[in-house]
Amino acid sequence: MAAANETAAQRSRHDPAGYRLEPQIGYVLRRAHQRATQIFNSVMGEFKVTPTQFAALAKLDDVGRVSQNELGRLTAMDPATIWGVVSRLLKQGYVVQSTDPNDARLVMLELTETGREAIDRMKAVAAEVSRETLAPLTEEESRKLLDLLSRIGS
Amino acid sequence: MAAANETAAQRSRHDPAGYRLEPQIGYVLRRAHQRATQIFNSVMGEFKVTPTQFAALAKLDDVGRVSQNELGRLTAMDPATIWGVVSRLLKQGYVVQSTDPNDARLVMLELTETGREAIDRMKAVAAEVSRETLAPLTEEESRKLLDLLSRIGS
DNA sequence: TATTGTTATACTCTATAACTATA
DNA sequence: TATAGTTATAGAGTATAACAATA
Repeated sequence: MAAANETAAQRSRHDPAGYRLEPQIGYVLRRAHQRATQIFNSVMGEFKVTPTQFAALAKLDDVGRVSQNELGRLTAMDPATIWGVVSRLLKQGYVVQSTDPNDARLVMLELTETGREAIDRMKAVAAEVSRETLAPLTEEESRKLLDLLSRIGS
Repeated sequence: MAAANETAAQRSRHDPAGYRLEPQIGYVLRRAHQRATQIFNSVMGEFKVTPTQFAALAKLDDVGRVSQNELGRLTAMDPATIWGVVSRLLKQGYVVQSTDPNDARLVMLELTETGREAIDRMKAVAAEVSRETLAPLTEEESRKLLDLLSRIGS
């Protein structure tokens, strides 16, 4: 058993008592996020979109015409990330770009008719992703988890 | 206000009542994981390792000599992911490969002396990452969150 | 001048699939 | 056949830098 006066270096090898990976919040978050992504892919597979692409489409459907960086802020993606996501949505024909007459820096985005049809069909089944991800928990536990997560999320 | 007989397509545009992104578990998980990663990088920045590289080093420190895919299973990474992580750890000189005399398919991994020194120093501050990530919560809430997350994580 | 938006590049992580080698 | 490892491809996320436009 661990003596009180052994050093960290002595204790760490083959004795994880000093630091265990499994109960760390970052590790558990990565695993939970992994499983949520897997469920998203299995439920939404037919639509050929990723979770972030779906988030961008859903938000664009809610707010209508919006600039690229503003869409990123609304979906928790930095400018570089939203740029990559939007360029793939453009390639799929779900989104079109235009300019803002009042501010030449802005790239304004809107859903195409194809994009509107697609996000309608996606939203109809998207709730199933959350339901399946939270299946191991009771409803009250699920609410508690969402509350705690939103309090540690940026 | 929303009439009971309007269709999903009519309701979805500019009226997010039918499906909101923000309270979905996958979205909240992504944001929480984002913040945990940012805190990891700010606390562990001096060591020039990523969260998954740290996980692999910490586990390797605990279990000693182990095959590459087994290390992946122990740290929740699939073969392609652990392959990329290990190849970067090899480049940094933290890990060495060897063969298994009983099974020529296996690539066995071990920490180098440099790797052992590095992971010792990392473990000494790694707890600060979890502390800071969970700072918005009480201790009891933190325990509850870890419990709920581990139950929905693969 | 300082800030904002966009684009570009580089690196890492994740997942799937195809492939080789071994058991 | 089943498993282990490797490789290719694609998307996502992050960081950084460069540049244009705006305040």
